[in-house]
Amino acid sequence: MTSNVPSVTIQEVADLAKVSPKTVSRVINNEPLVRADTRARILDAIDQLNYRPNLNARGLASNRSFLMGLFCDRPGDYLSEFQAGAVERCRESSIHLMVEPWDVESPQIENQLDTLLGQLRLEGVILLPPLSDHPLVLNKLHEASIPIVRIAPKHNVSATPSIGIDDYAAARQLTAHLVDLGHRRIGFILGRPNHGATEQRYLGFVDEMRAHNIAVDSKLVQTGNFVFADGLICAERMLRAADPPSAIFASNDDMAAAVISMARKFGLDLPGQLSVTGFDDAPVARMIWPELTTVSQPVAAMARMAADLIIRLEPRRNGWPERIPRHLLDHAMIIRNSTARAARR
Amino acid sequence: MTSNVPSVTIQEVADLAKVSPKTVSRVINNEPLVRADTRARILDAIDQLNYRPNLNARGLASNRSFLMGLFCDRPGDYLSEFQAGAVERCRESSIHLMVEPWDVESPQIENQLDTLLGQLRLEGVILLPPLSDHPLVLNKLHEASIPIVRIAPKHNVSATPSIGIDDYAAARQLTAHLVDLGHRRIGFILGRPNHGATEQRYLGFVDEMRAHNIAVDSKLVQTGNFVFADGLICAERMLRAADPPSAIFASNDDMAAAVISMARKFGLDLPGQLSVTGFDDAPVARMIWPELTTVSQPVAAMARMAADLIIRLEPRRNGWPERIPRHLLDHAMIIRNSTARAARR
DNA sequence: GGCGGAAATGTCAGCGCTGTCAATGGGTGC
DNA sequence: GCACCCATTGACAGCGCTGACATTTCCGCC
Repeated sequence: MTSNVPSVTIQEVADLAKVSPKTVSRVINNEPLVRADTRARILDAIDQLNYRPNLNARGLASNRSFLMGLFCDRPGDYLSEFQAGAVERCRESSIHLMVEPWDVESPQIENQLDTLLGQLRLEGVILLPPLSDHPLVLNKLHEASIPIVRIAPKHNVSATPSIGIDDYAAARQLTAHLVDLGHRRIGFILGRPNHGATEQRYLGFVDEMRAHNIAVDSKLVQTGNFVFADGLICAERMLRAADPPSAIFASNDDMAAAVISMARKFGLDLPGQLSVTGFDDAPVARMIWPELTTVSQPVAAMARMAADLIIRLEPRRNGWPERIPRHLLDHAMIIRNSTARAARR
Repeated sequence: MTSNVPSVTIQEVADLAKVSPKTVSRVINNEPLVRADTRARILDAIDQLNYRPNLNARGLASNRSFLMGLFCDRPGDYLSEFQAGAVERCRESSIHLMVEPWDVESPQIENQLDTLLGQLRLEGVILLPPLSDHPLVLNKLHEASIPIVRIAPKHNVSATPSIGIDDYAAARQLTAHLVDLGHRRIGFILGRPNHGATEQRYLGFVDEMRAHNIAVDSKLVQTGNFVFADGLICAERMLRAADPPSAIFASNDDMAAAVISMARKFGLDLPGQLSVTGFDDAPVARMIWPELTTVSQPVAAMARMAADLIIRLEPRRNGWPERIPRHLLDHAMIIRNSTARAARR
């Protein structure tokens, strides 16, 4: 009952192709030393029998798992998209993707990690922020010598490959856009403190402001943790201020949506009395009115690339080179109608 | 280099605990016939050595995989939440969750499924709509005798367990809410045709309307496929009509958001001139203004339950009983401010 | 004390594949 | 024709665990 579909084994393929199982194995694993006609004969047999190598057996014999990990903290909206991209690339190499949410705050994380890593040897792990900078996780994976690719980590250069957009440049661009529209008093809502992007986006904002000789009022810099609810609070504080901003730069779209929502409660005319920018181009950016001016990230491409880096590492197995700069993918500033020329005052 | 952390084997544990590997195996697998003190000694040894059984070896020997599948079509927003719930439950039983997106439309799906199922024996699979009703997928899984749990399938009773809320009842409730507010001319936006929920929600709407002797104008019934962009189109058509509705029931929140967005473009006062209801209580429901009146689903609970049903099936292995009614979880109608009393006309 | 039977533990093969190393075969150069 | 070499293939053990079955231990009872 356990398996009413007796699965085809490598032996049967070998018999049919009149070779030894080992040679079939060579073909499966794309090893070079097989004559072309032998290979063809074997592929034929595989096809005829509809043979699929058993991953457990392969894994046991070769100490692999054919599983790639995708570690994230809170599964949020872009996870799905990222995941889809990664799965796509993994499938091309018959690797399966295992998504593992870890709670950064939880004390159990160490034990859970030990369990996972002890149980099977992941081919590699993609780390989403803020896990990209989680010392414990990084350590454990390093100890187990499991290749990793980090998405949007804090530092631009590190011993492990990382992928991201140029958050700093994008933030400057977005800020410049606001300044161009005549805004001088601009509020800023920070993301979660432990995200690399939080820092970069803020730095970009500050530097661009400075470049235009505009002061950044510390009362107009609030922390929203990338969360809608917190965004509401930040927005309220800013709008209630004696000298409220004419524009608010929120570090992601959820918080930008919150700003807009709160602005409505204040009865403001949007974007006339308040310009708002988001970041990420999440689905919500186009679902609210006015639609958000924001920065779009090539999420699927990042995912594919991350998976690809891990898969392509396989052949050399001797680890990554020493210091690798982040793979920078292109972002795009998308101007919609949440930003407009500043009102004369 | 492949593994610089030589892993502890069952043999080492056995040696330390002065028993045979088989007995250790019994403890790992929670088999009953082990004396309490022996078990304790073994658990101790496991702890001391920090032993983690190798999944490949376990799987190979017992023809298992310790992997549960979560199959979905387009990874959408509630996938993340669902996934988190399922992973949580799986972890409790040292099962790992593998999320596999399948493109319902793709002709490759058959081959990809064969590959996956041929490679490893999944412990079970959770099917998200519209995969819950995909004949090919259902068939393949049945042939491979892999237990499945379907989320929100079309029919309420079937040979395999399924989980969902009472979409029909919820839709009636939501419709009644609109009628109570004095709405008579109500538009309806359907979801994707192949979703069970699409049908149920519409039926609930129709029946409740009928119960109040209110006609359903077929011009006010449009198909939006659960997608924001399509929702815009549907909304536009309805609002442009000679005799536009005073309320629109959208089958999910994304489409409801689209209705609101379009209503704004028409310069309507919301909710004064148009009431809108969504469905699902997606994050967007509270991110737009007015906030959506909608129905919330216990997504995480459904996920946990799905995983649980599969895991708990294990012991008896002899398949599911014959005909199983859907496990109905409670929904909740959430009244926010996208719905209001109909304007006098 | 001895016996029967159930409970507890052990033995051993083998799951399906790959790593290691050995064997085979065909071509080259002298 | 022969020695030699390299490209190709095969033999075989064993990865770490569990299933089936064998054996031992324990306990109650006559």
